[in-house]
Amino acid sequence: MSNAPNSEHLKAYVERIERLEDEKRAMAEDIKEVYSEAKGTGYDAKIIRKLVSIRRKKAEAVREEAELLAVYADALGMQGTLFP
Amino acid sequence: MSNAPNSEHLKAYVERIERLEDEKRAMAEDIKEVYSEAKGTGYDAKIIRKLVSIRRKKAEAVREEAELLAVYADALGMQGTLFP
Amino acid sequence: MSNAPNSEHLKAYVERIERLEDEKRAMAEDIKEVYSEAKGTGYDAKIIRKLVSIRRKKAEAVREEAELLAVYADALGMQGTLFP
Amino acid sequence: MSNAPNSEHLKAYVERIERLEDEKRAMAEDIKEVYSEAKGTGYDAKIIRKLVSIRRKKAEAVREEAELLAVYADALGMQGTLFP
DNA sequence: GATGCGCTTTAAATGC
DNA sequence: GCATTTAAAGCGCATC
Repeated sequence: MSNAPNSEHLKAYVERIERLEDEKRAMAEDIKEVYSEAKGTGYDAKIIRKLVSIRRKKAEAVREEAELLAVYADALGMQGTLFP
Repeated sequence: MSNAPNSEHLKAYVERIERLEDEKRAMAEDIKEVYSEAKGTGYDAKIIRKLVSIRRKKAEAVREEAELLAVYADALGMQGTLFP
Repeated sequence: MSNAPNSEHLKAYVERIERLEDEKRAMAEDIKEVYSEAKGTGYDAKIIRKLVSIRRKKAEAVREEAELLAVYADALGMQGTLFP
Repeated sequence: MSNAPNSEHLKAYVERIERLEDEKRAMAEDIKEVYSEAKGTGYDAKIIRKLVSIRRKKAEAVREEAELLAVYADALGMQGTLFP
């Protein structure tokens, strides 16, 4: 029995990653299909893409704001050292 | 009833895409976790990355070879019509 | 005199790009210095980083919204073809 | 007068960083334009990219060699103190 | 004060 | 030709 670099453990990791990558690719394909379908029913994919992008950026900004608050909360515990 | 840009249909498409993108992101995170876990058990993430990459390229080559065979097969099937 | 691939024209392009890349790198260094300076006066770089990120994302969302409006404006010219 | 997180000092830092990031982005755009221009006059952008990359790596190698020499020089200067 | 580590950023490649 | 995706680099951080 071997613990060589190409051992069973390594193989298992590689295969787990490959399965996950397959699923990720499948998701990407599904997304493309939705764009195609939307296009097929008369929508402009470009517009949908922009809408999705805008909404994502807004959501990210909101999420980061919440994180920022958490950081501030931490900072309150060390008041006087964080801000001059 | 409206066909305005923010119609229900459009909203439905946008939300379907957002759900799929969330799942896609989740897959990407899972992949990162597997790399971390592998690293935690002593493997070099960079090496696993290369392994995965090589295997993917080989698999692609095999798939393309199969496609090529399919093209040949088609061509052979056509022979009967080309040369009766 | 030669028009070989390594001609004067090509060299000129390469050098222009290199100069611009140098300036880009200089900007990146300046940014780092500002973070250092802020840190030196007692601010938490992490917080500033988040603030900058949040503001950038908001600004991007606003900019894309404006672009979206422009796309809609275009679409009005082809009303009936864009939305089903 | 306040030392609150959104103080004037903090705002000043954030704005300085944002200005610098704008300039950095502008540089990146300029670089893209040069590639486009080069392409427009018949050059392959991919090749120029490679050229630039190779030259950058060579320049880095030369710089590191110089650093190495400096280390050697220091070491030689120390010899007098190490072996009187 | 040096080393490793994760994260962000940047460069390169690919696909539509 | 553009936009996404992936690979690589650089950086700060945290630890010893």
